[in-house]
Amino acid sequence: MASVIPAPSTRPLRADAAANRARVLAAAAEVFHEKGLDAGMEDVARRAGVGVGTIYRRFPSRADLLETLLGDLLDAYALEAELALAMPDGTGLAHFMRTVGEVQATPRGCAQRLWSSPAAEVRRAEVHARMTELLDAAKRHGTCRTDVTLGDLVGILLALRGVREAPALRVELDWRRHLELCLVGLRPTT
Amino acid sequence: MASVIPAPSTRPLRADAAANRARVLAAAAEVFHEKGLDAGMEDVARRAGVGVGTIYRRFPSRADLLETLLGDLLDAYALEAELALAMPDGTGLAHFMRTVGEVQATPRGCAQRLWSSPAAEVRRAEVHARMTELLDAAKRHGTCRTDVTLGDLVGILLALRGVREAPALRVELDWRRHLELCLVGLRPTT
DNA sequence: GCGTAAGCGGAGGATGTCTTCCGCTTTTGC
DNA sequence: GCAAAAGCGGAAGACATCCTCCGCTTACGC
Repeated sequence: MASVIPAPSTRPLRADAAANRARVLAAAAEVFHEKGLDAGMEDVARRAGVGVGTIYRRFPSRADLLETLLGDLLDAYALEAELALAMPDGTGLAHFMRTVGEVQATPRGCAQRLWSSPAAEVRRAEVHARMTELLDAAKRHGTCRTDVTLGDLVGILLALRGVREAPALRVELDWRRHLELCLVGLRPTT
Repeated sequence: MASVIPAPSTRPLRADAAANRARVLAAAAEVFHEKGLDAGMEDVARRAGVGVGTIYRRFPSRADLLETLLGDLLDAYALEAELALAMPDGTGLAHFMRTVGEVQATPRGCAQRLWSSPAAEVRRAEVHARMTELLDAAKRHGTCRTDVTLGDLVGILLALRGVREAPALRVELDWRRHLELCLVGLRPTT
């Protein structure tokens, strides 16, 4: 009975395969960011410099690929929330909101509209818990109205998506201006 | 030469055809509102109680159908802006923003994300012109900061779409709350 | 009432996208 | 170095959606 431990569920990827996997993820983020979430797998494959078969070997379906991108994004948010919690005087909340906006604006942010994915439920709850902490801290320091809810904050982040994904109109649109407008709206009315 | 006038470019539709056209438009608004703008023509036809052929006879392509919905929506906005301009003391702006929010929330609002359609350029410019008037009136009456731009207002309306179309999360989202937050942010800081 | 023009439905062709499959290539462990 | 395992590309299958077409039905003008 040399070893009862079953073989590791996922043996490490071959070096070239691991590199390709990373290139696919990066290419997918770029393509989905530029062309929208319904860009074709062929586009992603071409950008990554691989064949479509290579994508499907690593990600059983298109949905799995998107799910992975979402996971990475939520990880980034959780990390930023952690950093913001260390900031003094309740300034973390505004900092976090601005940072999330910036992340959303990068290719990584392409997964934004997948927040509802059940697979990401746990990580999403974690981010929300930390956002609540940030909110409470801001309230304690008087930099935020006391009637503001977590839903309000999530609403703002989703709103930014609406501004950013807007069709090209004749007016100048700027998600950063919209965020600042919202942040003003959160402040206590003196 | 009884008449040199060419036949009217579009002779009136037969009664049943006109009724079907209206039913198609209503059904399309509902279906696109519920399932998103990429719902199938088959869905629309079923909801309208007609065959797909009937839709294509009246609207040469899917895009034409959407364009027509957008036209109706922009007409509604233009009308609301007109009404708001008649309100006193610069209160028209907030009223207009709230009204547009309500319209967006109905099936008609499904066309929201088509604002960039070139065919609707003229009506869009008209709506924007009236929004600028509303904005100026609000600034004159001191109910709005003087640095607010038309782009800020359009941004808010697009932001509402982001909130409304949000995936079902575990937090309570409310586009009306987001709008009020923005309206607070527009007010002069006393 | 009746003839004609307009309208109707829905099967099926055209097109595009996701996914599978398999012969060939590259990496890895010895 | 070599054999076996893992990986690779891209053509072709499966499937969905848009749009066309045509025989049958309905409304309209006289």
